[in-house]
Amino acid sequence: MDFDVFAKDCPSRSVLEHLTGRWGVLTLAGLRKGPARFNALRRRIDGVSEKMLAQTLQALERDGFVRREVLAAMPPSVNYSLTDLGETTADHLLALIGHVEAHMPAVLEARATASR
Amino acid sequence: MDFDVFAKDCPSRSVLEHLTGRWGVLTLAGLRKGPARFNALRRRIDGVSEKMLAQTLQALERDGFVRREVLAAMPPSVNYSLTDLGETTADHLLALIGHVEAHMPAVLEARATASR
DNA sequence: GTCAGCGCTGTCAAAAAGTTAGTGTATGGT
DNA sequence: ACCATACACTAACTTTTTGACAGCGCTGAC
Repeated sequence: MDFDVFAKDCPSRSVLEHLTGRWGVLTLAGLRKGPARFNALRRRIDGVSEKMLAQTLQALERDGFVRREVLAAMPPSVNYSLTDLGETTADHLLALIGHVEAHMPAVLEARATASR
Repeated sequence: MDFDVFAKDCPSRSVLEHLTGRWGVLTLAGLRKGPARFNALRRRIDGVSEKMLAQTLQALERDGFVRREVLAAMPPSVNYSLTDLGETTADHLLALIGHVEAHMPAVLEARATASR
């Protein structure tokens, strides 16, 4: 079997979209810091709404990157963590994030000269 | 200076969004195969609309990842290529894409068991 | 008793993406 | 000569995605 994200109908395309969608990268990277409960994770990722975090987690869980564990207690408690696949994937994302953060000065300069 | 993509108002957040937005990854990765003209690039990235490709390229150009060269001829001709920063960034994205494509069988299996 | 916190799910409006049409020149085929 | 196509976009309009907010049933702190 042969997967190619450049092909519109390849299933790998939708997986890539879940990962690199608006909140996918930050969710995976946030979980790479360690397992967390829903609202704790939400506090790690500044600006995400409850709805979008729930939606993002569901997509990542379906694709096998995230594990969801419900502790049946009566202050409801749900724990999220990365699967093995999620961890290796998150490492790539963290490398990307590190690279971006490291080169921010160059980006800001490019933006400044672009406006002239 | 200290950049953090997890902070909502950090400029690195918007850069990350340009890179990992719906078409950012594929645009960078597509250009990593070599410079290309607008419509040639569009053919590499199956499914992108003209509007979104133009918009994506403009954002990536402003951030200093993509170089745009206009050859004043009368079938208009515009050439796009990666800057040095664009190349190193695209390498991270290609690594991610390779990782995803390599593990697609696992993802598809996760999706299959999720529906049960 | 009142309030905040838990992990979500709906609703509705705003923002983003996609679709379609048009620009002006200049080739290629018939 | 004529029509279609390619080129690199932009503008107008429609559809999809997002984000902001309310509510759920229950608990523990004050």
